[in-house]
Amino acid sequence: MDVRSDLAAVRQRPKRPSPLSNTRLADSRFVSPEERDALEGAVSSSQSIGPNIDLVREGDRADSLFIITAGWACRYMTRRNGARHLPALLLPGDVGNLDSLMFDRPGYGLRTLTQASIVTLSRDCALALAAEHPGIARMFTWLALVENAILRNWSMSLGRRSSKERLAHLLCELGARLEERGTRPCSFALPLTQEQLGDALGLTAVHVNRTMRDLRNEGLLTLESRTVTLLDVERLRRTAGFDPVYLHRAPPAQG
Amino acid sequence: MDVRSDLAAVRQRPKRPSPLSNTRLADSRFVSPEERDALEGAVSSSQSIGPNIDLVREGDRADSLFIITAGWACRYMTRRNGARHLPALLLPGDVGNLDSLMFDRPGYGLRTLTQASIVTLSRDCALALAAEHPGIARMFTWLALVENAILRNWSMSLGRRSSKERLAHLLCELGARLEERGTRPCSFALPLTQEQLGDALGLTAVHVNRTMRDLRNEGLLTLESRTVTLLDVERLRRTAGFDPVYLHRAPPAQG
DNA sequence: CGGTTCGTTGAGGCCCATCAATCTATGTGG
DNA sequence: CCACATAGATTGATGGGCCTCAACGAACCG
Repeated sequence: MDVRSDLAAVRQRPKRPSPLSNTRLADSRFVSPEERDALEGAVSSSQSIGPNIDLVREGDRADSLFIITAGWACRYMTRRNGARHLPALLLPGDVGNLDSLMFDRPGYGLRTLTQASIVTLSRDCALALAAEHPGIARMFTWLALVENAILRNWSMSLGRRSSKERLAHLLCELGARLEERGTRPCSFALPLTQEQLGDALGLTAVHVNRTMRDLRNEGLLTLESRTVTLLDVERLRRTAGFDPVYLHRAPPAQG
Repeated sequence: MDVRSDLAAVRQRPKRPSPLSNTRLADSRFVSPEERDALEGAVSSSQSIGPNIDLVREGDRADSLFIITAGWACRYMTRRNGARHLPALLLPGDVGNLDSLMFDRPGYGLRTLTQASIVTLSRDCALALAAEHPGIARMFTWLALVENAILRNWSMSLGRRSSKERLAHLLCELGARLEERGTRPCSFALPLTQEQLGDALGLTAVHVNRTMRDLRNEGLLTLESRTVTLLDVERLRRTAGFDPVYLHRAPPAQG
């Protein structure tokens, strides 16, 4: 049924390819076809951006939502002593700074990790759409609560998991979030330096390196030219204590 | 202006004292007086519960929101090896399981820490109210995003702060969240065992004890019969790297 | 070819965990 | 009133997981 609304949207605006396809905004089961069209009409056109570019600098104001339609990005926070922390990794389809829906300043920086494609939606537009369309309002709440669930599991990792479990858990999560319907989350590009992985996991780059080597030596994964291959997803999930329920994804289609 | 709507609500329902006063639901600047009345009419009557009682057991379904009108509660998660983690502390006015607004299972347990008063709001009711009243929908999104901001700062603590900074940061946050308008956040009851503090901070109870002693010895706080007194809030905030902006509280009234 | 970024490995040290014992406060039953 | 049990706070001794510092290798690029 999602496919049907997809086709309808494409038919109605043949001039601009619908930029929100496969996006967490339009994917949601809560937005009706008309609501989706309203969203499509409100977002900017797609825009390509290089890697390591700040979409929002830490501490700055942001008056628009940045929706990442291709490529990876991250949120980052910096301490006064220079230590950095990544509270979120954004994958294709994610909203980079959902907090800007309500706050002048998101409280973190937003930066691309790879070449990326972005569409923007101004806060005023988004709030107006949410006020008019209950399904859109509900979709924003849904997105915020899913982010919440992911953050909660990251905090569980940081507080109570060993470095090996933490890294394994992150890789399981990324695999599951990248998973296309019907495919196994077994191999994907991981465009993060070990330092960035460390900033997400609360570890140093050196220790990420050693931990990754341990996982390789245990036959759980291989890593070549920034592509991870999970050799035994079940065993990796067991060692990580990973249960994908918290991601609240649609179950992959059978067959 | 909030005071005015408050009075109006009281006048309109003299029989039941408005249970949502000073609650994150009704406090929000987004809900109109009528919307607030709609909320007041939808929640259950207040209910008193003892300490250490599960409102939602870990892994269970929950079909209602539990709003904590008095007392403290916590969310908890348990690993298969028995390690526990507290991803949130709930103070008077907070929604204990906001995630139940969208998910069958919140993904954590919810338990009282002290004697507490609770009102409940069924998910179906909450969703219906949100669909009908844009201000209520916006308020839920706002609440989810504030929770998000708090979680993000906890993950920053867990990932990149020392035990002393972590504990100091938590105490600063609790003080700020408890702060009544116009009072300084300098002294409050802390109804947590050191083990529970450790589960929130990613530390052991023993290390919480030593860290607390260090803070005492530095003249930053005193602690007697479960009441902390922050002796030098400014210095404590500096050592913690605490900036209350992320809590998105109304600034305390001047004078 | 030199420069830069990132990955890899080793040596040593510190922060916090672990194990264990003692102490206090509180409550309970005789 | 006291003997006893229990939960929580406190302190010491010891060990380990991860950090720090350092060096080197590999890949990429102007």
